[in-house]
Amino acid sequence: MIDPDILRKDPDILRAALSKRGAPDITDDLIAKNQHLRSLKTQWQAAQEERGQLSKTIGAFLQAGDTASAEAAKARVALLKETLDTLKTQQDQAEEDFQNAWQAVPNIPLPEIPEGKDETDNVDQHRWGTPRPDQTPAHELIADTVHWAEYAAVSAVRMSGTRFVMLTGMLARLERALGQFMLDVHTREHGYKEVSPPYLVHAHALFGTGQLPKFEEDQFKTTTGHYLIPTAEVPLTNMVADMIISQGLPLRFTAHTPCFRSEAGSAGRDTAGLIRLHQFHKVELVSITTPEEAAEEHERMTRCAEVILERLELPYRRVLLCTGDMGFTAEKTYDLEVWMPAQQTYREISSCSRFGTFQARRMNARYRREDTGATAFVHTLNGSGLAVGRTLGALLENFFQDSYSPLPLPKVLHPYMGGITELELSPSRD
RNA sequence: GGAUGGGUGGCAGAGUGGUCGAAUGCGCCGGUCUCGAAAACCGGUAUAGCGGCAACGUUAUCGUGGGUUCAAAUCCCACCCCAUCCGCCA
Repeated sequence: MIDPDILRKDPDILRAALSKRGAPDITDDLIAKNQHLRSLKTQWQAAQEERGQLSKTIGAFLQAGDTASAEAAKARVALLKETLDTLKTQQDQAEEDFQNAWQAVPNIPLPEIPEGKDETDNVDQHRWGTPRPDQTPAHELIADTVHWAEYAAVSAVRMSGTRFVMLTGMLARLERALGQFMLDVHTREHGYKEVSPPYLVHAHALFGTGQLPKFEEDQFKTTTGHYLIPTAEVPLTNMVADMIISQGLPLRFTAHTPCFRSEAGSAGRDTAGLIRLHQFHKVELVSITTPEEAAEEHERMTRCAEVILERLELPYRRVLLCTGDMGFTAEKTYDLEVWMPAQQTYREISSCSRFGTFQARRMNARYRREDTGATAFVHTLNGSGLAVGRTLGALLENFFQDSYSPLPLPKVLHPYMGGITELELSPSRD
């Protein structure tokens, strides 16, 4: 969430931000709710004060043995109590109203974010590699010709339902190789600390990163009340929740985890292949830094993800998301889109965002400034480096030769494949 | 799953009904001392509302919510979370 002070100091900034995002302008409503709350709070505190004073005199009267005065004061407090109860009820209601409204306010886009309605208004930053112009079979069809894949896919659906897949043999190994490769590059070359986090978290952790309460229906919840993490962003960022970091910023964390998403509302979209699943693997990057360093860290993090695509020889482009396509919690986002030859289009494979203090405020993550010694909210960032399943799909399509030739693998993966350099395709599917 | 203990300021940790926003220690900031540092000593060190240009003043906040009471960190109830032991288990 953003700083509520903005309502009193610069409501026009909020107004402009909502307008840029194409959201309804609820600024005046928020200001009214906030004023109402503060006014009630003041009244309640004044009544509290009065009661406190009276109570003290009662104690004094009783000690002095002046029972009559004590009783008189007691009667006055009894009267006050009704006022107090009413005010408290009103204040609680006002607090809830304001908080509910305030938590639903999206982050303020940075000034450089292009205004736009949807993904068609995103702005190309740069492209890398040469997209192959010929249309290949879709990656799920290529996968079918690799070792029992179809059999496995059918099994997965049978036991878990749609949007689940099972990889076997060389495909399973390739997925593992991709995850290991990404993790190794980020930990050895990019300075990220490897983390093996919990996959089940409490609600407040999801609140901290912004998935709750607004996106409850996108999450899987267990019978114990835990939530399955939709991304490692949740546990990695929450590592600094309720903390005051006194040194060592920036903190950089990476983890290779499964991610679970209910994909509510996406019925019928991307139903085939590895693009949109209830469960997928992802290597996540998270940085905790200062306001001064956040911009540079964002560029650095995005480069860390791009390096993976380049080493894997996968053509991609970087786009700057416009206000309409940017997530609720972000103030700036780059998407990396990989070339998918079967569809002859670029598809999202990584998303790298800055959040300013939006998440830090929600999870109370602070640091101590070296210059002033004061505490301030940290800035948080995260990015995918990369989505492993989608990378696997992109790799199959981009490296596909023809139905009768082995599919070569990018050189960097050879060591991770135990020296295997290509995948045998068996169109006959014995 | 069974049993017990516990959630207090940056941290540790006192505090079982009023004068407690809260002892003490540590950490941190400022100062004295010193050529400088350490030590020692002195002072400061949470968040929010309201008032004030400000210094500051004032009120509220001791896991969350409810209750008892003139008065709650302190008593009662519910919930959440944490820890330890036992059982079970990869």
